[in-house]
Amino acid sequence: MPSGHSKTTLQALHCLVEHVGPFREGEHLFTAQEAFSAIFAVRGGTVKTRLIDSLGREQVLGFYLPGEMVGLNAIHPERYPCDAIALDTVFLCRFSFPALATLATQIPGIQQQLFRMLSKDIGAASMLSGDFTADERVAAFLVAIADRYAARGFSATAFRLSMPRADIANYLRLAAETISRVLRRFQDQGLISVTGRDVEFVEPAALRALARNVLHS
Amino acid sequence: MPSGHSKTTLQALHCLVEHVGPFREGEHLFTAQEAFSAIFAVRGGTVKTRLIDSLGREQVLGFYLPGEMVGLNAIHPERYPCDAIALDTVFLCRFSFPALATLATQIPGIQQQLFRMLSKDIGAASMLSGDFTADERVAAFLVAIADRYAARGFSATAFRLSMPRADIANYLRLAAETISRVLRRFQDQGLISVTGRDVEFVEPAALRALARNVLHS
DNA sequence: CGCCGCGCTTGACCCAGATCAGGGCGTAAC
DNA sequence: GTTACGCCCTGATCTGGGTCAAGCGCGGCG
Repeated sequence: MPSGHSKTTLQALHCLVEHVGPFREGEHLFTAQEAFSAIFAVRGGTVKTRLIDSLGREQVLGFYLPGEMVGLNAIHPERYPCDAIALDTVFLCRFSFPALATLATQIPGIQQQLFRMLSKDIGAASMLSGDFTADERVAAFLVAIADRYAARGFSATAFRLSMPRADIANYLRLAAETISRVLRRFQDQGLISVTGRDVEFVEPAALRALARNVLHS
Repeated sequence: MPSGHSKTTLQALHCLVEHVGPFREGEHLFTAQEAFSAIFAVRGGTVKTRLIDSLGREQVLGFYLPGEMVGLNAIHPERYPCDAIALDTVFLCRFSFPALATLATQIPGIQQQLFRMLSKDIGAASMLSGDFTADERVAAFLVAIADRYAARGFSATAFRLSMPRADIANYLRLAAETISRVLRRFQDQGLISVTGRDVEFVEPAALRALARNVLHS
């Protein structure tokens, strides 16, 4: 969690946090329908959340990078509404939710932080709900990933995607072939440079312009 | 708010609530970018929330029926991220959010209720993010509306849509013409009966089967 | 009453992106 | 080394739903 809290606050948090991991690629952190008990902060690696629908098709719901929280959407139904799966080697902090909620009643700063995180996720979920072109979606995806890495102190213009094309496609509700073609075209147009999963921004402003409408401008 | 709270809780809530309205069709309850100050419960009428993107196109984000809360997604950015507009004559309860948050630190039940409402909205927002066919979307929309009316004690099989086709279309990311055609086909197939804005379910089970995947099964 | 205007419907055509089919390449197993 | 299997790329074809262009019905108003 970011931003300044008092010493006592941090101590209280330290008591109810638990380091878990490592999880290996493909392992489940939690599974849909499981009883809700805790939320998790990613310390290292990347997590994807997904749902298997009644016909057995996968629906990727989101990706979580180091520093981000997983499991907030389980508060309401009191069960995890999705699977969470490690995309590479993952380390987590586990926060028991009952304990955290109790703490929140005592420390307004914690409550506020929880409210903010929840409210933020509502916005994130609605990002993909618009009717956008494939170009807009892919651009927005790249820009969002870059910004999230940048917020954690990594390069804002070069990074490695930790998920296969198929997962990106599924997340953006496009076909994997379309991801390939769009990335190819972006490269041909001199917007980015792609080598396998490594991406570098060449014309960040142009990418952002494409992404503007999606990122709930 | 539903469910049993103690008498003192209800009294405390009563102090910070304020009845507002009526708003006439087309009037704004709040506007995007406005500073966040309160959340609202719909007492009567229907509210739509929407966004105008940088090119001036409207994006409908949601509809709110009597008994539902509007404005929760403003907590994080501390500004309303959308416009809220009355679709007919609307009456509201206004809850000052700072006061409510303070109350939540004192009464765990309130905090929990807020957490639940926020978490629920995350789920609702992700409903439309899947790649679904027009039929699935329209069926899910009808079923969801019916269920929400039913939860408030109205008929679960017959209701009047309070929004024009264009708003439904925009919300479902379809063209208005497609809404027309799908409703027509559902009627021809004997699933529903439509007269203008009045809808009646003839084969509820079949509709639900169509909607199953969308309603985050 | 008749005119207007808006919301809804219907039909004809078009296009972005899905699907299908095939091929290349890097890594791991043997 | 060879094989095998993922993952990624590329081209050809198909299609669901968008777009365009008319009609239609109904309520409001002069």
